[in-house]
Amino acid sequence: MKLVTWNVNSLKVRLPQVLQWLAENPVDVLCLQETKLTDDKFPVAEIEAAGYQVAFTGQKTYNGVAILSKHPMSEVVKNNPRFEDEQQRIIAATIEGVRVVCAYIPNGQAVGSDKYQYKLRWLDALHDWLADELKTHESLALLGDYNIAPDDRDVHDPVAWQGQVLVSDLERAAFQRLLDLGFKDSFRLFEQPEKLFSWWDYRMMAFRRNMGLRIDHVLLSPPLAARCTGCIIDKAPRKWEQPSDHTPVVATIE
DNA sequence: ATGGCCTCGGTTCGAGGA
Repeated sequence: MKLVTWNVNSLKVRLPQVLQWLAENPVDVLCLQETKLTDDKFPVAEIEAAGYQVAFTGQKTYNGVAILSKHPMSEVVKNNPRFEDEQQRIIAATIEGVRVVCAYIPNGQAVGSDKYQYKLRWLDALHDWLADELKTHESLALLGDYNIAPDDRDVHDPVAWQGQVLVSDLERAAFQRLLDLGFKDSFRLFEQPEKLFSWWDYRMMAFRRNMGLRIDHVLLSPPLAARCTGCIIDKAPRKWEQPSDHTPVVATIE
């Protein structure tokens, strides 16, 4: 079973790339973030024609998440029931016995800003909700754009980024608190190339210069981590015409 | 040199992303 997360930065713009990638990579579950589409504009027919069922929750301009699945989905939940939030950033479904949570964690903008405080509150609430979910779903996968680079290895230039949003101590502590629930960062279960990232700024020719961050993650609860046989970052779509600034992260469960 | 690019809404610029 292949579980994937991909921040597509507008599904309206990126739908052809999503369909192309799925044609080349027939995965079981694809979690999308930043669809930026209201539900009435979601391309259900195109995705179903590609052989996927879909659950989604969106809004105008910003945010929006979706789960594409080859298999039936049940217990679909939109948003964190423990966190009042206008922004559409979470959708969850149970697929083949796996509780799949697709999350677009807030960016935080700048350390100390209102948006940063919102990010930290949001992460606290996520932690508390997942602690509950794990009681009833021991096989739980948390996929998404975390907007956190957990370690200096996940940053192209740790000195330049030190203390900045996406790498600050409080954000990393919040990531660690998720790991403390028992989750494993599937990427780090395996030997990986150095300087492999999941996001590169559109500016500064950052992709060509590999000035990136690893901020998109697949976290697995213990029973799933035990079944995980690989995790790769697929840089290929970042080289396509008009790419998303993020690229897919693929975890394989045996 | 602290910018650079991309997307959106809605108009030709500002906000937000990371």
